[in-house]
Amino acid sequence: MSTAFDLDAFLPYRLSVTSNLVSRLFARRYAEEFGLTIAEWRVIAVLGADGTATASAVRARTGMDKAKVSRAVAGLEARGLIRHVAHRGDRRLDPLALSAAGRRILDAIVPRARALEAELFATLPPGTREALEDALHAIARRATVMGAGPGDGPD
Amino acid sequence: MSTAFDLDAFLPYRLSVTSNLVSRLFARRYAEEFGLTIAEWRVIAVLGADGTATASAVRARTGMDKAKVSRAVAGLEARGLIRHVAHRGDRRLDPLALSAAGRRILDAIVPRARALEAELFATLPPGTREALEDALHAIARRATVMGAGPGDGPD
DNA sequence: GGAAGATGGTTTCAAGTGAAACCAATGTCA
DNA sequence: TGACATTGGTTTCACTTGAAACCATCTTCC
Repeated sequence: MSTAFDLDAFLPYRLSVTSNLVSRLFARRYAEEFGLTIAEWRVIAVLGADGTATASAVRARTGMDKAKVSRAVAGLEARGLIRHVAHRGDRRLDPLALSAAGRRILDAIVPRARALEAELFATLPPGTREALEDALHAIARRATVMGAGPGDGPD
Repeated sequence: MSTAFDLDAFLPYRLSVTSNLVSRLFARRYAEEFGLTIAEWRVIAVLGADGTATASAVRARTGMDKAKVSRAVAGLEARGLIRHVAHRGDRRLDPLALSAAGRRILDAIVPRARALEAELFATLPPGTREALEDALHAIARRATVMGAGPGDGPD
């Protein structure tokens, strides 16, 4: 006779299932309404918040893989949504910023994203959002300490 | 001037980042210690809890893709960790159960998984785990209502 | 100055993924 | 009975992914 184990109450599992569900939902909306992938939307959001950022700044901020950022940037550039900011000095760096078109897209997405998020919490007990956010931050920090770092290795 | 938008406080984003971090952490441990993928471990957990289950029962319980379950089952079978339960009647069904070796692995993993989960919450404010679990359940239900269902289409 | 190494970013490659096509067995309804 | 749809499960295919290899630039230190 084995130890009873309830997968449903196992947190890494619940976290993954819920996250995948939500990601799928949002990915579909972003794709339908704006033709953007999640990675691309993240890059736009970071550039919108920070004004200017290099690929590795985006990586540091979002935890996305190097290659993933590179591909998202290529996609956005192909559609003219970002521009390269001239940078005298270190020529390895390639600081990016939103183009006018990029900023227009950002301005269009932000309210939609907020509305979707609000809809997601509409029927839930008040305080859920805040509690969840705190818990997630704490967990993420802890997981990092425990050695989950994306790109553990060098480079 | 655009609306300020704080990606860090955007829940779908935080959820995804945290979930990926945790998944990576656990995936690494399962792989190192038991040579299992997360999908395989989930199948084992379901079979452990339910005794017997068909592939689509596993799919219904875990939300995993049809193909993913099929591949996980193939992997487990190749290693002799599950067995097919004879089923007179509907010959499309292929009920599965843990083999003796499979049960031994389950018995070995469960305490490790629990310990890892406990370690993840060790330094967090008490109540975090329960609050998080409730919130995640509620969000998952809500996302499903909003149309995030895996395998929306027929079949 | 110039090795040796670090850093930013792109590309390649093998593996994993989900959607759809597919196969086999049942169910349904005339 | 026999079309026709349904269901359980596997396989194929095109696409995505992350790790590692790579290229270019810059830094360090002799």
